[in-house]
Amino acid sequence: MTEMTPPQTYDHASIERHWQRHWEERALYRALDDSPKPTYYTLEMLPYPSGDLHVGHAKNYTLGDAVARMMRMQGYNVIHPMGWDAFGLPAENAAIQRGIDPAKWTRQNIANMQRQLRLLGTSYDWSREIASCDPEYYRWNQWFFLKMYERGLAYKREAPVNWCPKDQTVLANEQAEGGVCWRCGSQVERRNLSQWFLKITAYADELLAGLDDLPGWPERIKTMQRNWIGRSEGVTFSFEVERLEERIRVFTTRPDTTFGVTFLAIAAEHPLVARLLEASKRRGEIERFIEGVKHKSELERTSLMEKDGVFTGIYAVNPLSHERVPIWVTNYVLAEYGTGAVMGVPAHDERDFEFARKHGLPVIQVIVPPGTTEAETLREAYVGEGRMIASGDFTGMASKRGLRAIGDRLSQMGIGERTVNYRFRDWLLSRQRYWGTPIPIVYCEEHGEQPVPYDQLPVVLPTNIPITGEGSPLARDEAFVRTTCPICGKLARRESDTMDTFMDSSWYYLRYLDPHNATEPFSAASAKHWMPVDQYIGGAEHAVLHLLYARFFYRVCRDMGMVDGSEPFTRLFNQGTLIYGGEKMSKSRGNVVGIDATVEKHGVDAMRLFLLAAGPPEDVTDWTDTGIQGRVRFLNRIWRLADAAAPHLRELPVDLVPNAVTPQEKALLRALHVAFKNALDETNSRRFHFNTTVARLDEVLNALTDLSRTAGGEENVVYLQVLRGTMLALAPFAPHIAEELWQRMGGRESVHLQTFPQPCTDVLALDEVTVVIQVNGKVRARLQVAPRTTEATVAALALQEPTVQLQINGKPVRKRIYVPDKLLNLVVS
RNA sequence: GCCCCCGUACUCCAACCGGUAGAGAGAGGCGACUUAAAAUCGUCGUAGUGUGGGUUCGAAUCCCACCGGGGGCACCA
Repeated sequence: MTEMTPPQTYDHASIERHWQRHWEERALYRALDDSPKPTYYTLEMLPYPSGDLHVGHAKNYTLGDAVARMMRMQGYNVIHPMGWDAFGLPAENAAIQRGIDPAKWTRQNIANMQRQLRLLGTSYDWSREIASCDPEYYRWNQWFFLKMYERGLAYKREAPVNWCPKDQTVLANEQAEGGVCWRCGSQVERRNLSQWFLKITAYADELLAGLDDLPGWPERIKTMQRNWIGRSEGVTFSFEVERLEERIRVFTTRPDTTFGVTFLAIAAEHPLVARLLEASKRRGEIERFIEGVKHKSELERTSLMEKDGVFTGIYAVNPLSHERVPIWVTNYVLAEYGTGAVMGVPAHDERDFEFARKHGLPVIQVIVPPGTTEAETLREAYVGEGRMIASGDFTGMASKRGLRAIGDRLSQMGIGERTVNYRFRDWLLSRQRYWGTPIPIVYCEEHGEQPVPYDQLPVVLPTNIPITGEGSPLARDEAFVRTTCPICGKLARRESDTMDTFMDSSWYYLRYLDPHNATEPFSAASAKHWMPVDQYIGGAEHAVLHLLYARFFYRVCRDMGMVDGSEPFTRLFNQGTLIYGGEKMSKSRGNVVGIDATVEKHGVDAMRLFLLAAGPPEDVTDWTDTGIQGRVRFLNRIWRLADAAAPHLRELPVDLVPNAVTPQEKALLRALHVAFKNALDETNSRRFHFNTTVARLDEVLNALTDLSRTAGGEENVVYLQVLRGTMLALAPFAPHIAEELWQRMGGRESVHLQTFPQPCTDVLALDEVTVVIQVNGKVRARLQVAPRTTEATVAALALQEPTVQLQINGKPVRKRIYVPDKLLNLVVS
């Protein structure tokens, strides 16, 4: 694409460089721990240092920076920190593929991204910067892990996972799509491995209920968390297995359908399967089925596969109806949820219906829809409420009541109880990866699993060890693994798994508050002073990952007495992505517009303004090459006017209040105050639609341009003071040019240390308003009247209008609707 | 399949509580300046708000249905 770039009226490159250095030297954006001002904590999500920023990233940081600057200019002691989510797979992959040391690769990327963030003119307090791969950071991951271990919140157990036999490592579900390892293409297995977990489910109810206390969060994020937690209430009870001294426990949310059970379905991994196999005559068939099921990943098993199963030849007994029901091993019952076994009620459950139809199992209807009495042949499962039939003592009861009554009966019989189940599982923390936080546990032959004593932290991740991509580099590193038992001092082995990197991002916002603390992760006093985060800004992709983990972690901190309150993030703002050429901007799509080239060409102020002006920040916005030129043009125009007027402004007292006299002067002054009001409203409502603020600034500039051409333009006090005020309004959004011009106008302190002006109601007030006159809802005339003119006066004036008279045509006015300063509607028959 | 959000001018978007559909930008047309072009300055806006119904004095805005786009959930018993 050929493009014409408007020549620069001002030297953006040297101005931007100059002020960035100046602000840095003056520590202008340092958050003070002992300031009497009210605090405001605004934060963008911890970025992964992937190497190069593009303008899509800049959209996020520009918004966050505008918020920080607006709040600072409103008198808040703003903390606006930045750091690095520096552990993780890409660094390790760089090592495997290109032989680069992960630490070096990461440090280089951090250096470059930090440079780029500075280039954006962001107002971070860099003295609080953290990097999670720094031992002084991750030692506190280990510290938290040990604290959780003490509290029983960190535990090791065997769990089924995706395992790649070639790479010798666990894979997350999304890295094993289609049952194939994303790196080597091997078929992954489901394997039971001993893994470390954090007991997030201990907080399940609280994490769910707490969402109701977050009015500042987008509804869709809360919905996603609710879905993910997946709380469900029901009853767990037992079926006796015939001929065996065994019971099968099932969980159901619909105990009212218990009389409709025609089979029991158990997961292939159910602990009782082994026992059933022994007793079964169909052993070979069952084993073959289970083998087939086990090779499928969870993804395939949950969404893609047809329901299937095999009859064990063994029966159980329905404790209420005493009917014999066949026990089937199936592929659709999840071992990890509830009890790993369900009662099959084809008549009232869609999945059971499908299964029963395929395998010719009977369908017994025990609930009829309201208004009907007879069972009929069901074409599909009836899952609604209704009246109970064929249900022993419960027949005739409303199913809703029956649900409680049967629950009560089962518990009276001593075979069941009400239970709550959650869809989400404990957080699997272990990773068989090198580039992460070592889990601080050692294994002693005599004393088993032992936590590393606190005074031996951090367990340092060794550097300069071979990383081949096969197996765990740490497990192979004898110097790391060989250690001594904290109890007996004999030879012991270290845990060689590292922690999921979501551990790092679960509490980083607390470390910013006290980043150099060498004795604890952060002081209680610093948390009390700054927390919670007032405004959190980031994409929606972390809805159920980071945002859920962090809420869990914060509650653990609360229970350890380290923080007050339960929620770390009061308000959450999800910004939308940036697209270019119809697609999301990303390296893999090859449609990246880089920061460096854009800033060099157009200047960062123009880029910031464009990103804000392009549309509401929560929407997807389009990057256009012509759009940014419009912002360059805008800044050039401002520059020309302000630079020419600067000598006059230096003579003009800053606090001189302009006194408008001509309508043109009033309009200009009003335009400026409308812009002030808009910027404040958009900030303080947390709507952040600064696209409208930029439009208001455009209007100010247009009005300035008008006046600059009239006689004595540059001597005009209103004109001059509006120019000065424009710099204040521009400062949060285009900080460099605003500072430069502010200084040229004689500003002594930084423009960013000024108070954002309050709009003046007198200036905002209009001398005249337009009242629309409607007849039967159609606009027939417009009247210019003084504000707050009474209905009677407006009506009298309206009736004198010829067009109005024509429409009324002598008919009586049945109804008059008057909206002061806006509209008068005359209704005639 | 279920749930949520969004459809406004050639394009991106404004209109926040139901009250004049247009603030702003981009692109484009015309004009001025220029030997010419760029830049600059001036100037130009009929789209009735995806479609069809409804409520109302009045609907982009509220309700219903449908169409299109985006997102979430989808064997969790």
